[in-house]
Amino acid sequence: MRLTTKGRYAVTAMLDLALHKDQGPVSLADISQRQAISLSYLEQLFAKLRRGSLVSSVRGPGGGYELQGGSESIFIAQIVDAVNESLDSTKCKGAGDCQGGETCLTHYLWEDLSEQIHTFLEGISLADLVAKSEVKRISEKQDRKHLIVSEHAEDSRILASSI
Amino acid sequence: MRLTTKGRYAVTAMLDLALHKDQGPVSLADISQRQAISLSYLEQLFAKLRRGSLVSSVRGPGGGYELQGGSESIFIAQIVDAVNESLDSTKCKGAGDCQGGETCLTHYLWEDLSEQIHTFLEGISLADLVAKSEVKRISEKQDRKHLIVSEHAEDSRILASSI
DNA sequence: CGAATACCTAAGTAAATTAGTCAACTATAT
DNA sequence: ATATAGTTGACTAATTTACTTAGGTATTCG
Repeated sequence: MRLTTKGRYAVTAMLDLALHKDQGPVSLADISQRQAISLSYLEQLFAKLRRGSLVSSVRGPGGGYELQGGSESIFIAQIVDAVNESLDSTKCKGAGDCQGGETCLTHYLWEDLSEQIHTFLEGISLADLVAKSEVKRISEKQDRKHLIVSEHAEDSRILASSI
Repeated sequence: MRLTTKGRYAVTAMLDLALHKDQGPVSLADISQRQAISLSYLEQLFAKLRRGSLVSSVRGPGGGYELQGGSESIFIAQIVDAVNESLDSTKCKGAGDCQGGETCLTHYLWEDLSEQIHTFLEGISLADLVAKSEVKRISEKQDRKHLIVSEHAEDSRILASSI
């Protein structure tokens, strides 16, 4: 599990898609403008997102990208994984460095920590974040009528508690 | 909050320190060998860790680094922060791009997510991980007598449940 | 056709990592 | 005391990897 700007951009872009899903396909040019991400970079990110079956594309004028499956079934962990596609992760694969020594122990501990964060992000869907943005928008208007708490955040106590 | 290999190296090294704290100061050369991290890189990382008051140094023969304060009071988040020293984090500081538009919204959402992970890692101390490694070592020996659950993991349900 | 768009490949820039040098400090041996 | 060796501390440079930008080709719609 790696958490870099690349993943942030991917999540941001996917969130933009989720926020505009009622407008049909969303062009990368639109996302580029709204989210201040270069078009070229978006293209590269979406190539990976498409390979990961998270989005589908429509070519030609009026085309763009759409979420594949609802925003409730797309989780942050999937997005981050799709653009990072880390195949190595643990250093000790074939090398003779790591024959059950302490190196493997610390590697294991980090991997485990990483896995826990992964589990955490597996519990948060795009829909959760959209709902949260609704809460924020409403609270900013001082018109706090609906307090939306997504049912998909159930296994994520931290998110729920911060809403 | 950024989670990269740099942070992993730092945590790994600090863990090594924690695992050998009864031997007096630990030299970077030892850590370099055990954890397969280049000595130069360790020096750079420990310069930051020292600046962050997470370790103290002893020069001369037999010298090395020691944890400053017990492993119970050093948390993963501190280590990652010390070596990353991310000052920018949000893109929209002075630029006119981000006047309350959607850009700021998605930035906000990511920052919030990031903050939650930070909170999570603030709840995990080096001692927690060491305890966990004890559990693993014991379970590997199929001699599971002591099941150590650190009291410092209390606010981290995920870690506790995975032990 | 021509414009809007996805899709692809390469090049450039920034950051992480490794490598190396030299100085300062301190325990130990001489 | 003095030398010697192990060690941190503070740099600079080279290399590798991650990120960003640039330019092109293919597809679809009006």
